[in-house]
Amino acid sequence: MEVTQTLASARGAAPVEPLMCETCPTRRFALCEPVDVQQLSTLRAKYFVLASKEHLYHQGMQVDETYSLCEGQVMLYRILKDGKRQVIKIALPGDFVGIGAQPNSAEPIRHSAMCLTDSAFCVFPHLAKIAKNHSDLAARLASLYAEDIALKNDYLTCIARRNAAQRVAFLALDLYHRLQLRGLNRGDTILFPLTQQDMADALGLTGVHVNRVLSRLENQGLLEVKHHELTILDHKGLSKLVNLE
Amino acid sequence: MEVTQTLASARGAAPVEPLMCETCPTRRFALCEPVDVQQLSTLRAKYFVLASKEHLYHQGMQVDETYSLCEGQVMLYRILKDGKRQVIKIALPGDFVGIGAQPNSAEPIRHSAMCLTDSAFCVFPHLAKIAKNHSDLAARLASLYAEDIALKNDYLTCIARRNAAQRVAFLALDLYHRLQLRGLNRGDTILFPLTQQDMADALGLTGVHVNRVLSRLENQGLLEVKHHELTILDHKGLSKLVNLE
DNA sequence: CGGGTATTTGACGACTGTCAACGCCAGTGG
DNA sequence: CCACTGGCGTTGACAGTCGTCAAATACCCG
Repeated sequence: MEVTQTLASARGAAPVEPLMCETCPTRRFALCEPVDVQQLSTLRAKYFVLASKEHLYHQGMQVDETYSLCEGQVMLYRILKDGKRQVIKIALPGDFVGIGAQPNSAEPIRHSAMCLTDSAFCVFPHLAKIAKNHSDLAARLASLYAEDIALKNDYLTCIARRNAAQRVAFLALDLYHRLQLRGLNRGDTILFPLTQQDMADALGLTGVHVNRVLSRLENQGLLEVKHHELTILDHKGLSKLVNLE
Repeated sequence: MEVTQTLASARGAAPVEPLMCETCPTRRFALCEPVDVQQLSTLRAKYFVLASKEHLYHQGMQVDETYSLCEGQVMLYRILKDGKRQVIKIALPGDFVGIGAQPNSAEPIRHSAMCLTDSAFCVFPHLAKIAKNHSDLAARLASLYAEDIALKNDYLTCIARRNAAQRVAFLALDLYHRLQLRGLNRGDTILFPLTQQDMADALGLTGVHVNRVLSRLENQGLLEVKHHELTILDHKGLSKLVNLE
């Protein structure tokens, strides 16, 4: 999974090709599409690493910057008044984290961000400020937002209208495809650091029920979760099961 | 509900104050916050009206522009493979409609937009293009996206983790508050053109069950739906019932 | 006035939640 | 090296919310 492409070549590459991060050791995923690299370099302030289970920020904090996830997987979630937890998003390399807050406002952020694996981040000013001062990035940011909204619509639809097995299948396929786009799959296998309770909190189910459904999917030969890895055994079968749209 | 404020005064008004639309007969809600009005005028191409039940676009179409809803209420929804319907959003005056599609791509849009009432729209180029060429608008657009994402997170959480009564209460409160922000409430009453089936499809329930739950909420004196109008009878009671976050 | 749509109500069943107990495994410390 | 411990996964019994089906009523618009 070695990346040999240079920054210069990335600038003219196909739109899907990820842009690498100049200052990150891993040199990957600052933004996932070619933009003006010169400007990016000046915007990027720091680069840092967090260990698995560590939090990037907590619900209620005021977050005045945006983070680009360069490496790892990060879970965004809320704790509700009654103690329940809702996972808002599983962020993957290239995703922005911390975009919920309004710029220039004292509004606290309404979710927490916890690393599911050791993770690496770049720090940027708030996206609204970037957009304002770097108009050539604004278009790309709009696309990122649109993608995020589209993904959220998919999850909303899935949770509202699908049964437990379909939801679990959808989560598995979504994470697989999003990692595959980034070249982070190993054949049909991906890194899958979620616990069954994490899956449940992402899908509006209980841990117990996820367990039952997951076992059934495994017995049917559709997928396999083992040692924090997920293998898609039957792409067609899973897609047919989900049957979303 | 007459609007007397002028464009000039809007420019320096409080951030929450809606910006009026110069070319629309109703002169309202081009964007909901002061921005460069000169630029907006040049960007805005047309103004048009649709009747209740008419569609702005259908799922699968290629939509190459963005619409600002000036007047009325618009339901964004998807039809799934199995025929089920999922309401993605109830758009209110000031909301952008049609932002799901990627700019410059042949990707068809993945939802339909149907007017719940007679509605008026302004037409803009794709938001990504606006952002690129009008950097002072880009920041505002980023905020609009962030708001949309935050609202979607709320609905996601509500649908995933709340029971039927709480979901219905949440929908009622959300629409009330979003209309109140725009000054479109009449005391505790708002225009509410959704059918019970619409509510069900927005909340991941069935029409039958919405009916039962809604009746119970009415019997408890929490709210009232009558003649396409919704009245919040007990704000505190409803908020306590929802208990989100 | 008439026909289609929306609402209302009841009976029944299924999917999922709740509670509880147990097993498994990895990390920890003695 | 081994016992301990806490988290996670697994399994069973049971209950409740919500979906499904069906039918009757009310309502709206032409």
